[in-house]
Amino acid sequence: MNKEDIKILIVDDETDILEFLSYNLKREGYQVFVCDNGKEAILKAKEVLPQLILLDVMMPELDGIETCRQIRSEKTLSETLIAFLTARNEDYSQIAGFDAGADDYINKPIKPRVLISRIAGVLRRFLNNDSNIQEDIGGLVLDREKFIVFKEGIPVNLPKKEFELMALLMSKPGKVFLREEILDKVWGGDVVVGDRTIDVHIRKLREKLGENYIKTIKGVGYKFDL
Amino acid sequence: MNKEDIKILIVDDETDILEFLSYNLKREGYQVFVCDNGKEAILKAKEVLPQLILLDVMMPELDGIETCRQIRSEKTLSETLIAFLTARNEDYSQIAGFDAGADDYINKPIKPRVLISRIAGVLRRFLNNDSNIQEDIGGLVLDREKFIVFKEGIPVNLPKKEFELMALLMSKPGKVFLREEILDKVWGGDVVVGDRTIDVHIRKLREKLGENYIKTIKGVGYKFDL
DNA sequence: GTTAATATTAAGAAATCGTTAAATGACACT
DNA sequence: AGTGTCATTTAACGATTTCTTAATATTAAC
Repeated sequence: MNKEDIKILIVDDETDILEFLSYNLKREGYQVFVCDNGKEAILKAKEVLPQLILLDVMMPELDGIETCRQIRSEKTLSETLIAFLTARNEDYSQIAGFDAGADDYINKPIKPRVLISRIAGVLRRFLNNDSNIQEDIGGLVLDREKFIVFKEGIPVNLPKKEFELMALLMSKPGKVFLREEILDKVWGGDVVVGDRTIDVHIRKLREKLGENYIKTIKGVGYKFDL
Repeated sequence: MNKEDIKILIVDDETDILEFLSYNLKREGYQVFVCDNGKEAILKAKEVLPQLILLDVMMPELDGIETCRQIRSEKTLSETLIAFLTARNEDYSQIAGFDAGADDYINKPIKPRVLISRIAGVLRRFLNNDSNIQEDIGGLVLDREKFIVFKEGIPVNLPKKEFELMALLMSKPGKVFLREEILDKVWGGDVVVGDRTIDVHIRKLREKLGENYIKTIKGVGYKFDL
């Protein structure tokens, strides 16, 4: 992913700062969107789905913290990074900000170089966030955060249950997971579902990913293998 | 190693669960230790060096994930198995748990049977250290976890009954298993099947694995030997 | 050699899984 | 609230595998 593909939304009620940041970030090659209040920010964020939102803590009406909370509660924005802009070196805003789901905070006054490098850092975390990426097993890569499986690099979207089932099987390639175990871990020990439910999910996985990944051991369970 | 030698440390802030687990595990013959918070858990773990720690994910102060990390960083506890207890079907705790070095996780509410069998599984892994792989006997390796027998490195898939029969025979190479004993352990004491049933399964094993592994002792039983 | 036990084979029964379609549920968008 | 879409579960049936049996052949012990 290149800089040109990165969308950054800046939210601040002070026009000067907005322009200052916008100018500097655009010069770096990012796509920049701005707005001057929290409410508008949420709408705009849902619309453009930026990778990063720079959020002023102090704003009239809806402050940064609250805006952040609302953004975090949006499913479509669950992956968006949020960095706070704090007026001073306020501990309180830092703490409250992290609680609200912030990924970083940047102190004003903002020096361009610091800003750029900081944003690069935040985005780096986002881009090679390989804590969520498992190794390639037989051409399959599982991205737990995005609920996507890549089959030879091609993304395959899976609904929740299917993904969780696949994730379970892939967590130990070769290991046979007993039906009981699958029910316990994917559906939860207390949920009661029919026996065919697992099969149907297995079938959908085989349909979407190919027939050769999941093997049946009759009377025992399933396993993910070469 | 016997059950009486196995030490299990249970860590949960809820007294009910602590007692419930403790009772069930003690009844199984394990040595049980308990504590109700993460900090104490780490100290206790260092002191008693349990083989297994059952760790609640959600705890005040130091949560399970963090406790797990700290335990994992202790050299004296590097081989200790850690199983998480998760309140719901929380994906996050599962994933984060495995990242933190968990060996298994068990969903609440916990059913005694599930718990016992799961713990047995976890401990089996511990006892035959290399997952479930038994030593190589005359070119045969039996992997319980993968439900496969390797013959000179080549995987041979066996159906359930055949596999279980083979596993039994291989559990004590050289030992003669009486037909009665085989029926009891593979088919279950209450199941009634004809005498020829065993023979047929033996035959299939010999067919798939070779004639030289299973020896017949007429009038007595069978044994796995070279 | 006789006999009792096991080996072998094929065929039927039983268990389990696969597949499909349709019902139900969840959820977002009007 | 109403609608539409997608995810999930269920139910029914078919397909397949696994297990057991039964009948016959072979083996090993005496």
